[in-house]
Amino acid sequence: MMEIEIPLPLQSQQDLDLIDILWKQDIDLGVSREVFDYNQRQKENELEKQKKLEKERQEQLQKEQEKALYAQLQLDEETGEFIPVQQATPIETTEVTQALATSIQDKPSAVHELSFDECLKILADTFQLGITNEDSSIAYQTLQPNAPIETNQNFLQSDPNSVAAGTLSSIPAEGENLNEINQAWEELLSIPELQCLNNEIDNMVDLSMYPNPESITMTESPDTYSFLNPLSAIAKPHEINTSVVSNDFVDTFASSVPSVNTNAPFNVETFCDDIFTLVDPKVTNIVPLTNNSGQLLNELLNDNVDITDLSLCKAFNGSNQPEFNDSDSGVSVNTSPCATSPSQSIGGSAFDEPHYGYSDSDMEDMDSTPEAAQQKPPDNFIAPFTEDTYFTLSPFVSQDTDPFEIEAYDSPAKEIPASPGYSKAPFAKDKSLNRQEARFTRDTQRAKVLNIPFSVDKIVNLPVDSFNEMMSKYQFNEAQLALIRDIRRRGKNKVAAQNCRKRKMENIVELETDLDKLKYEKEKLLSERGAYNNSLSQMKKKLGTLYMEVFNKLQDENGKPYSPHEYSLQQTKEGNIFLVPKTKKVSIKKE
DNA sequence: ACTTAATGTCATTGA
DNA sequence: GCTCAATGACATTAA
Repeated sequence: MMEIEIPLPLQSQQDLDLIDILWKQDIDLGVSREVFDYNQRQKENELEKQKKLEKERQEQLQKEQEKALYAQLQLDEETGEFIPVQQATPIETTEVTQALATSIQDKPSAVHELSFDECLKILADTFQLGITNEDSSIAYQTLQPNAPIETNQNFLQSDPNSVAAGTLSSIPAEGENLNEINQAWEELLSIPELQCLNNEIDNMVDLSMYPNPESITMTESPDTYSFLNPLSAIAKPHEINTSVVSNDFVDTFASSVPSVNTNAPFNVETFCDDIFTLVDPKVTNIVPLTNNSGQLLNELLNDNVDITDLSLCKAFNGSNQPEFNDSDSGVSVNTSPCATSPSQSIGGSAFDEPHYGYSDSDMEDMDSTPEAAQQKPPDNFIAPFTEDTYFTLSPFVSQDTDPFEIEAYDSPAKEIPASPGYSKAPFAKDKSLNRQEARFTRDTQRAKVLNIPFSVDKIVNLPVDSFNEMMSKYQFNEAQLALIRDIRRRGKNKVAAQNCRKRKMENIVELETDLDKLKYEKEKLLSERGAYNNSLSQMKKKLGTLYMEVFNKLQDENGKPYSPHEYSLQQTKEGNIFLVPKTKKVSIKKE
């Protein structure tokens, strides 16, 4: 037997015995002995209490921080969004810079103990400085009256020290102060309220990682990212003033921030917006982009920028949303099920579709004979679109437009919007209809790929004779025939399936109706049976009373009544009634 | 992540 | 033997 490790005074011997018994019972269930240890449980309880307290403290802290954040925002009643409160009187920049400089100079040791408010103030002051180039240069000179103005064009490609001298050292700080400022910035960025800023800076780092050949040399130096530090952003405009605008993205970033963010005190949201004006193709034209940077931005826009991430700072609202116009194919790829995401619809030519539906037998044929896919109609092809009134020219389509585009717009007019620039949102509300359209469009596109001169509608719905007649007018290769066959089969089967399901549903409804009827019938019969049983029992009762009445009136030769235990009245088929002794009856039966 | 309904598609069967 | 409709089974998609 194991000894219990808890102090005996706390528990009586009876308790211990009980615990032992219980524990033995629970051993199979994997319960350890500690479960019964009172001290252990007490410790656990204390731990839980401590955890709870800590959680509450954290929640309270979070609430306070949220309050502080909301205090800087005001609710836009129209949009329901929180927008930053515009400060009516911008702080005098020289005063701010002086305050900043003195705060750093006077209290170098206090840099690590910045309160949140101080951090906010420094931030606001900092970005106030970056309002205009002039201001920034003033600020620069205010901050560093004796420092030579950095005019090195290759400041980004220079060594880290020179970068620091040109950017970070805009504050009268030599090595020590520089480190302290960097640490202060780290602290600033670690504040929850500023995480958005931090994230965006991270994003900018990602953006700057793009393989712009010219920027590669720059990005190799880790310190060159220091331009992301708003302090260095202050210095940038100054350098732009000294005609250092290079062709790389970094410069466009730095120059665009002050150009957009005019006279507005810094806040996180506008900062995000400013950043995204770089990404927004509609806004980039305000930035002196070169071909190179434009190309870079296009790459960013088309391939790798995660819009959902960017939307965090509401930079990508409706007006800023990139447009995903149809390609020149004109075929509404948007209706394809593959085009549900904008990224997939980019470059949405039917041939670009990554998993374009070639899974059918005809598509296997196409694989084996790729020329079949692009095959022109045979020589004896009558111009397929002269006879077939199906392909009437749409007013939207030019004469040289592929007839299948016309089909796409014209023929199933009920299914595909008749707009060549079909910019309907890919997430349409009428989902079921949209899906039908998509399915229909798939066969339509397959038919287009194989240059089949009939509409899917005709292939499916023409009667056999007309269909055969129509087919006899053209010569088709194997793949085309297979596709036409498949389209017709699928189309027919689709209708058949729809009819089948309709019938099935009707059958189900009919059966349910029958079931209801039968249930009603059953209820009715049950109630009838109950009524009959009732009347039967009543008649039995009456018969019993009548029987007794008659039996009681019978008397033997001595005038004594017969005992009902010894005799009974029985009736023959003829209707005669006899008094039969019960014992005799039994004996007769036995015989 | 899972369920459900709607729909399309394929394979099979019988007329 | 071919066509066609009917139907079960499975896949896909969106809600």
